[in-house]
Amino acid sequence: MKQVTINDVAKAAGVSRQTVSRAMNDKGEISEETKERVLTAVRELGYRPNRMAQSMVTRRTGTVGLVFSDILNPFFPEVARGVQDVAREQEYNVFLCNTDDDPKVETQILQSLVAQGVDGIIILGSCLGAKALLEFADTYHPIIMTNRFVNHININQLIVDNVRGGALAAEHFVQQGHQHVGIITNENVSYSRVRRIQGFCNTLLQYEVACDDSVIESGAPTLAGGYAAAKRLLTRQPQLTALFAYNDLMALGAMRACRDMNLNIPEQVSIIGFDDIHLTSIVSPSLSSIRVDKYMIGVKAMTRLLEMLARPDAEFPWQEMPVELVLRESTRLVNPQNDLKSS
Amino acid sequence: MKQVTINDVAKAAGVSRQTVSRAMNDKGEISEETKERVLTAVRELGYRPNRMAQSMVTRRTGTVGLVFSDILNPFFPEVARGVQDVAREQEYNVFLCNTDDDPKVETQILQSLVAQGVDGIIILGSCLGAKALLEFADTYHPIIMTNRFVNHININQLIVDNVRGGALAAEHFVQQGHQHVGIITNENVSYSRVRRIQGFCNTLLQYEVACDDSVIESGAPTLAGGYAAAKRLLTRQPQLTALFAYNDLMALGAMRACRDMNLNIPEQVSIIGFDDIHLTSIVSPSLSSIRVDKYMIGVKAMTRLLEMLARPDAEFPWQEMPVELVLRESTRLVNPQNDLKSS
DNA sequence: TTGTACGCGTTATCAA
DNA sequence: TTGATAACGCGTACAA
Repeated sequence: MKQVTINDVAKAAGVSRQTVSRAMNDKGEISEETKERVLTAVRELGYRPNRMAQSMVTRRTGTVGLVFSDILNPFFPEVARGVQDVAREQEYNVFLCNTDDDPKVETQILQSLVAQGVDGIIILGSCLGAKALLEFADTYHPIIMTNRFVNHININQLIVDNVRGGALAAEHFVQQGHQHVGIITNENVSYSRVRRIQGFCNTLLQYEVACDDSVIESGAPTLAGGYAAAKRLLTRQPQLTALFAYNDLMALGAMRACRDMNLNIPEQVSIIGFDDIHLTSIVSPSLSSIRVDKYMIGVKAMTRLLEMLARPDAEFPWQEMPVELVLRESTRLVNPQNDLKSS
Repeated sequence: MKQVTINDVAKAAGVSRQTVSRAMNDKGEISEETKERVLTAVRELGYRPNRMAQSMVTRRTGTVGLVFSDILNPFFPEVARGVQDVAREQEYNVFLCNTDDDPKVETQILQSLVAQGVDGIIILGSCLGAKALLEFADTYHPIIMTNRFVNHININQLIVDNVRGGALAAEHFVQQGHQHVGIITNENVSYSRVRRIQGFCNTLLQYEVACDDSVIESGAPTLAGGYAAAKRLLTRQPQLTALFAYNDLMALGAMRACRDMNLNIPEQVSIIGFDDIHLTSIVSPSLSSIRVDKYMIGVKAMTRLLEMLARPDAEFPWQEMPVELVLRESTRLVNPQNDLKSS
């Protein structure tokens, strides 16, 4: 039950602690012979250095914090998986924290992580204001943020190409001849909410399709939120034939709303989501969506965090994640309406 | 950017370090007067105790490890949410770790968590052998394990009523008049795999419905695994009219396999899954499943872990999680075949 | 190449 | 009520 310490190894190998430390950390000059003898003792005793003690002197804990709104949204586990896989390779452990999109909770979590001594923090879509984030960044380094542009030397950004995502969805709807298009979006006015709508609406307007507040409905970024928002929107604007959702969960909620309202997908209403979580291809009809490589977001975020840790004074450029439209059954591939109109 | 230490505070307040410690931790006798003086200095200097140094001597880190096979299986995020919510309340932070059902990885993760100094570990469905687990428990306390019965003073169990879950599924199939029933299960012969099949088969046999290895097919406990296993099984045993899956992901995979094989659900094949993850009610046809309160598993696990931490010498009984059959569209609610037979 | 001695920031022990 | 001193386990100058 007692922990094996470096002293036990030293005694067992008949050397001093220092020699053990050298053998383990592979630095400093040490003879192959003694090194091997030490490592054998290490294995036999099952010795693992005590991280707390190491942290004490190295000022590194080998831990990072991963902060996001809700682990129940499948988007985040996919990103988390990327973060964790990179972390494990470098023997880092990851704290996962839910903010529930509550600024107070997020603030508390960040404080808790700092107190915990994490070496770095990754925030996926913060819900804090720019001022709060800048203040935080003044006291902490390094920070990775996705889908948020906060200009600070201690923060490195990883931005999904939200504008293009919105544009791709709009272009498809236009090509399919939709004239009445609606948006189901996040009630929290986040960076990505703004960009996605911006890309979507601007493109629609280019093609002279209307896009104003009257065809936008907001809700929680969840199944239930999407369901309720879609129901409100489709009741208010029954002429809509296409919906662009803030994320896939909201899109799936919207699909259920359509079913409950006896609206066929895609015959009567086409739907495009965002994120392309696994669910999209499982449901029936399957959901068209804007794909982002979520695992890669995690990989890139954690990799960059490690780089920042390795070179604390270096400056790193922000990175962009490309998007791609994946068409499935929730959108029409051909459009008879369009044919009729053009004839 | 330099850290304020307890010594700075001591100097500023004109007292010893020990007095500062007493003032902060609210224990030991200390005069109101000096306490206030110290706390003022603390505020002025912005002093925050260094958790690593605290951990060094208190042997508590305020962290726990949560270990499971794969965060991409929605079952685990739901449990994790319960763990995290309880943890946050008590100012604990949680490490989440994926083992990918690989014993080597799990071993490495456990070692890593121990080295990290976590105060306790929760393992959801370990893939390690009993011997390895007992050995580990000899060196670590406290451990919570779900769906695994390893008798050790340092381990507390939380067991899902797998046998009853299997029995419920079998009873339903029998009531619906199914005579040819198959099983899609986990290729890893886990505790829950054995129990679920046991409950299922024993019940079938009671009603004189066949249940042997010929109607069991294994695969990875994932969508793809379920898909492949179902395809193999239904090809080999085309007479089957009902499938019981190890978990919902496998069941969903099986549903897709049926679709690809032009088998209607539930008319030609009924399917029951296990876990009742959110997905079950989103897909179409929706999936009948054995429900477990996943969030509550997390809550109970973390709560018990805290109890064990508070009373290290106390013995705690194992706990059982009830299950319940939730019928949806993937199973027939009435069975014409049965009516015909009984007439 | 190896060992000695000290410091990291905190709490615990005991004496004052 | 307070303060000096000793841990906690490890890394690292510096000396041998």
